[in-house]
Amino acid sequence: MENIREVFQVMTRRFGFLNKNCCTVGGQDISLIHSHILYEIDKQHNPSMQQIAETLGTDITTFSRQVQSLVKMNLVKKSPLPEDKRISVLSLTTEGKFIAAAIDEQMNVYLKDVFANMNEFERETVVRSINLLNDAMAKTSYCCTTPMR
Amino acid sequence: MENIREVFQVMTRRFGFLNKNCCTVGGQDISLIHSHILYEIDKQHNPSMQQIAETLGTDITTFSRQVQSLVKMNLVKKSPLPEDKRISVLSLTTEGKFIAAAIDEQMNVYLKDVFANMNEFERETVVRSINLLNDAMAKTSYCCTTPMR
DNA sequence: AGAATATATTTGCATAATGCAACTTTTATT
DNA sequence: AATAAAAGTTGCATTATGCAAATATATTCT
Repeated sequence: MENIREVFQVMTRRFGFLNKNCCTVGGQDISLIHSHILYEIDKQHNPSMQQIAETLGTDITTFSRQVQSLVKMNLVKKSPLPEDKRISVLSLTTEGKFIAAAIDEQMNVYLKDVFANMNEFERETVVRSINLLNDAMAKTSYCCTTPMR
Repeated sequence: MENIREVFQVMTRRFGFLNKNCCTVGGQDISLIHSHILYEIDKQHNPSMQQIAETLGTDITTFSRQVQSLVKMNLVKKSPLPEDKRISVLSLTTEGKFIAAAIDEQMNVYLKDVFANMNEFERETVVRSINLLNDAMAKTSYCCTTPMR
């Protein structure tokens, strides 16, 4: 079991490298947390502040400040929900969509690079395994406060 | 290829949750970066500041401050190399070893929990896949400055 | 042998991210 | 109408980060 810990430790470290060198688009540096936010807003349809914060496991006060930064950078738009003005709905601006797409492309290029070192069978096995891992992690008590299965 | 990106994004997020809720030992909070440092010092035999900093991909100035914190917490010992006093060699104190072992145990308990949701074949496949992934990531140009294969 | 250069680490400085408590605004409940 | 709850913001303090400059030590050159 000790070797399994090391395997995960190495993976964590390598993802740490990847996270550190993320993300630059058109000379503009996007921090990791900003990248994650753009991704989730892109993924969810008209999400609220709370929904995204929960998905990311981020404190709402920290999240609020990050969103303010992104609004200031003109990457995110924030609008009150007509039915309940306490709730703010988030969406990406045109530039935000562009940035999100560019980061997506960078990640895909990287993943292609990683998978270029594997044959087709290995690639399918790895992807299936990560899916398995994700599902198994979702079932643990450590996981995400929001049922995101 | 888009789904693969999402699979990795979910995994990154879940590890983010895990990283956030790491690590508390005997009522003492150990930050993630501290936990990583203790782990690497434990792993490498009489490593220098530079060696660990490179392994973790951390700026040496940031690393220097973290090590100072750990020395102050009496978890790490720092000694000049007799042959070259510019070089500091790091080692864990008795308490540092205890903390590192406790975190190791927590991680192993967590991994057991995760793997409890898989059968033996699935577990072996996942571990083999992570190994594959680690090796493939090591081969990309994004990876670690130190040849850590 | 002394000067110049290189190396390992530390310090000064400024920035970014974080999370708790308290606050404001809005909606729901009594 | 008053009270409670919910969504998000602000004040405050802490932690981590990385660049430039500095210090101490080792190596190389003259």
